[in-house]
Order: sequence, then C-alpha cells, then structure tokens
Amino acid sequence: MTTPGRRTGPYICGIDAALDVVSGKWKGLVLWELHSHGTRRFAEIRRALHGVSEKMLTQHLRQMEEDGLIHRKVYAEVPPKVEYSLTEAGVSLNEALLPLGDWGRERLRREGLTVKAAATPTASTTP
Amino acid sequence: MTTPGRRTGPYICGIDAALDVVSGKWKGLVLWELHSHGTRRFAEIRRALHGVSEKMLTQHLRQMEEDGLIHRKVYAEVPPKVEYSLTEAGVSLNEALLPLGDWGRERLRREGLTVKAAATPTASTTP
DNA sequence: CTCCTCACTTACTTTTTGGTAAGTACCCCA
DNA sequence: TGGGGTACTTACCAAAAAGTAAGTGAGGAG
Repeated sequence: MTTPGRRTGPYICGIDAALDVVSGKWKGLVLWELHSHGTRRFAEIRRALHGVSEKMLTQHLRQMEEDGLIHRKVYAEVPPKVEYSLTEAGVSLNEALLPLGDWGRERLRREGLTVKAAATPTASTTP
Repeated sequence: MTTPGRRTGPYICGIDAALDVVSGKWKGLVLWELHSHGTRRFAEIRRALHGVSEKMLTQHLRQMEEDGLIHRKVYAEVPPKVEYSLTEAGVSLNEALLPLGDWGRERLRREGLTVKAAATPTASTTP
C-alpha cells in the first residue's frame, strides 16, 4: 500500500505545485510522447522511453492519472489493451513546459552537453 | 568531496536538461527569492525559505552556482558576508518558469489544495 | 564571561526513489 | 510444445536525496 507517495501536502507556490507533478524520471517524456502521438498503449510508451522499467512506467502513469494529467482507457479484451491519452490539464501542462524546454535546449547548447539519441525517432521536434 | 551529484550525463531533451537544474526541494524558491529581491545574503535566504536546513541550502546554492544560475560574491570581512544574485541564465530560467507557475496555481485552484503561508511575505506575487 | 550571529562543514541516519527479477493469465504463431 | 506478446503486480535491494546534530572561529551585545 501507501502510494509511492510524494504528495507533500501544502505547497508554497505554483511552481512547487507544478514541479511536484512533473518530477519523476520519466514523466516529462511520457507527457511528450502522448503529446506527439495523441494516444498510445502501454507497450508503445514503454518502447518509446528506452530504458524505463515496467514498474516505473506503471507507477508514473498511475500518479499522472491521479494528478489528472492523463486518461486511462481499459478495453476488456482478451490480450489486455489499455490506451493512454492527455487530459486537458495534461495538454496545458505541456504548453506551459514549452518555454522550459527552450531554456533547456539553450542550456545544452551553452554548456556543450551531450544529448542522447531521441526517445521517439518518429517525433517531429524534441522538447 | 564528490559533489552530491545528480549530473546524470546525456539528457534526452531540453525539458530534461531544465528540470535537472530546478529539481531539488528548494531550488525554485531560491530562484524566486533572488528574483524578487535582487541580491540576498545566505541568512536572509535561509530565513525566507522557512524550514530549510543550512546543509540543504548551501548544497543547493553550490549546485546552482555550478549550473550557472546564480552568482556568489564573498566579502573578505570579519563576520563573513556572502551575497547571492541571479545570473543572466538564472533570470531567463525564471522567465521560462512563469507559465509553469501559472499552471501550478491553476492546479491548486482546481484541486482546492492548500497553500502554505507565503515564504516571503514581502514578495509582491508568488509564482 | 556567555551567548548569539555569520556562513558554512562534517558525520551520521532516515526517507524517498529507482532498479531487478520474478510471477500472473490468457492468446497467437510456428 | 515452446516462445512471444499483452499489461500489469509483488518482493526485495541499491542508490540518491534529504534531515539531524554538532563543530568552526571570530565579533558584537548584554
């Protein structure tokens, strides 16, 4: 039990409340994956996020669902099928993250840091 | 030695590179404190961020300095005096965080979450 | 003389986070 | 019959982040 919690309770400001929802090794990527593909199945996301474990992925997806960022649709089919997509809040969060992504890319340029091979080769632009 | 590192190396995208620099329980607040006051001394920041320990604060400040977000000026005076201020990168990061702060405040409103007493009562608006 | 302030550092402990590996239950393909 | 795929869960472990408490060394207030 005990949701692998980080529901710290009272926040001190908006940034706090927003960062809390994005922090987690893969959450940003999940957000971006769903943003650029609209709807994805569990295994598709897993393959897109090279290196994520099933445990971490489910954990993150559950938290993001709880936080109202993504929607989870289960098909009562026989090989299980679950589809994830962004909610309105998820879409707007993604938009709010765009300037931060710009800043990050600028930082990479500035410091001459390496960027790993794109997580999703099919995605148009990486954030 | 060995900076309490979280320099994970190769990033996968800009958001990654930006989040890495802001994640840490107090970094967002430090950024905001310096943004709204221009220049602050160690003890002033400490008092503004109610609840931070000296260890965590120095640790965060050092990392942020390493990441080029803040500038640290030491006066060779007899009761020590150190002043912190934002660098250009720090200022632009703060700007990039504004939409995220908006989103966070919207989230707080949406979910009816509590907000702790402002960290800096003198600050005009909380992010 | 004693305590408080400044800006830290160090050692140690706890909490949180992430990773590994296995198990589940059923299906399709060869 | 054996292997792969679907979407997970569980138990256990390692690593990282954060908290606690104490020490430093000089100055100024009482």
